[in-house]
Amino acid sequence: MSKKDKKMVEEITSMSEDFAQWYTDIIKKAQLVEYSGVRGCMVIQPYGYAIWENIQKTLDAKFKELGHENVYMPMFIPESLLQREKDHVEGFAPEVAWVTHGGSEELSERLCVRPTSETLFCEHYSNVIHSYRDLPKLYNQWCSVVRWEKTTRPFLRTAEFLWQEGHTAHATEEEAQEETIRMLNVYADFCENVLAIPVIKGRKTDKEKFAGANATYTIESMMHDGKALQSGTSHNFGDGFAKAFGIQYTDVNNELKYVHQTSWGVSTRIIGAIIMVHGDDAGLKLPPKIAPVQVAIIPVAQHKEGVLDKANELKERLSKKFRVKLDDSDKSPGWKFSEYEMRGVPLRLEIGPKDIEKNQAVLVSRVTREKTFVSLDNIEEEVEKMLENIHNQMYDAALKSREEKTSTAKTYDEFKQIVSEKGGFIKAMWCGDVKCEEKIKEDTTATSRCMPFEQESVSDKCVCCGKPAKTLVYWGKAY
RNA sequence: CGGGGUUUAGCGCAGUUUGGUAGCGCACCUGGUUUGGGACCAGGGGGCCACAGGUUCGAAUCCUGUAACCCCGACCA
Repeated sequence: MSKKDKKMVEEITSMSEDFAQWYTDIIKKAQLVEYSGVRGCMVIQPYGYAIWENIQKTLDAKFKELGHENVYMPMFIPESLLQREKDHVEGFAPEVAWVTHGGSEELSERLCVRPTSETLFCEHYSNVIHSYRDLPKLYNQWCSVVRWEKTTRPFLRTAEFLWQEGHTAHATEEEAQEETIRMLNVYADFCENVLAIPVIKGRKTDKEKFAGANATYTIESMMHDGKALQSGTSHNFGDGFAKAFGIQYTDVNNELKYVHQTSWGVSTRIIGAIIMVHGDDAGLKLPPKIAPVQVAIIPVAQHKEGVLDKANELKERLSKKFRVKLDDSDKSPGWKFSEYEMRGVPLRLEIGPKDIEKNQAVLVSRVTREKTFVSLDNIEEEVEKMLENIHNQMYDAALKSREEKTSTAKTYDEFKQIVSEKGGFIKAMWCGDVKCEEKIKEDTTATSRCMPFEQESVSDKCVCCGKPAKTLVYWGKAY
């Protein structure tokens, strides 16, 4: 085993040995999350929360650029309000937490802790929308929601989680559909260009769509273990909620009309995707654009005169453009190398006496682990170039990995064999009957992930029942 | 919610069979020597043995119950 391949952090279980344990090890070792005494709820530690803050910052700016405004809704929903839309309540009732008492007094009507805020936004919209001049309403909320999940895992499924939920109301069906797709594209673009995670864009089947929606769109990504993760969703509600909540406006011709609504969300679950798409046996690998620390400066022989001064000077310079951390603790340099690698810092900068003599520094990429000697004169440009490179290399590697994990099945036997032996995405045709989805799920535990926008024909028969089929579906086991 | 497992110092574990003063490694603190891929020596601190009951002269250990977490399913972002 060469030095380069040596496993640096013995405490992390290797991915091939036990993927679930690898995931848990990384989360704990990198100090993203600590378990809490509250069932199913996690403490998000500074390093993990900083990732979320960077995600927030980027998305929030994009939302605002497109005209959305942030609001805050109550965290409680009266039972009667939750009941208004039939499909919606059926979808969420099994997993809501109820507040039944205020102090020692029993409430006359119990309140649920919001599992999502459609009903609150709808009630509000019915109060504030009167005229076509009030439209569109483009609201977004950053908050936490609660879903009483049976089993939980940090980031992927917790009883309480952080997210953003956009809720918009439009005059026409066309406008609502446009918004739905626009926001799906915002998410896809964010995943690919910021998180370096390639995604499949598509539409959910009726079985998998959001409770109360006309249509649900999704971006699906592929994890290292061959399981898919829904990384963002955008829903077109049509006028279903508007009718249930009486959200009407007067149009130019003085006629009463129902609004058409959308909603869309991304949650802290996406951090799970970052971990499982990019991570390796040495630990986390963070996409440069959201890494809390982009450059870790490690002084070498820092007791020697001038080293720490130089390191501080570099920190000052680089901090003007990048998120930089200088580690001048008295741990050994080797320890620091492994530590920042494990925590996924994209770029390490080593500076020691030999470098100072030559007016240079050593830059080491988390992705390639190659050392590059660069002159201190133009180090900003070098760092920028390397961070950009790292982003691209991470994206390419993720795309390659997804392609390797994507198969095509024409027959049911083939399909079943792929699910049990290889996993990953399976492209296969579907007749459109929910019974086939149910049968596939029962036989294989794989579900339909989405009907991709980029359709192709891999066969003319449904992979399950053999009847004529025109729709290509991505299938797979999912988180 | 079903099936399996775990719970002893911050982390990883031993000790439980056969009850008798709670241990090891790492981490942490002090001092010194080190420093280009997880350094070394010496000294030191830290535990209601998950929680609640019981049995016993005496419980980490035996008996009841409860909780949290992990894994595999079912349900979901």
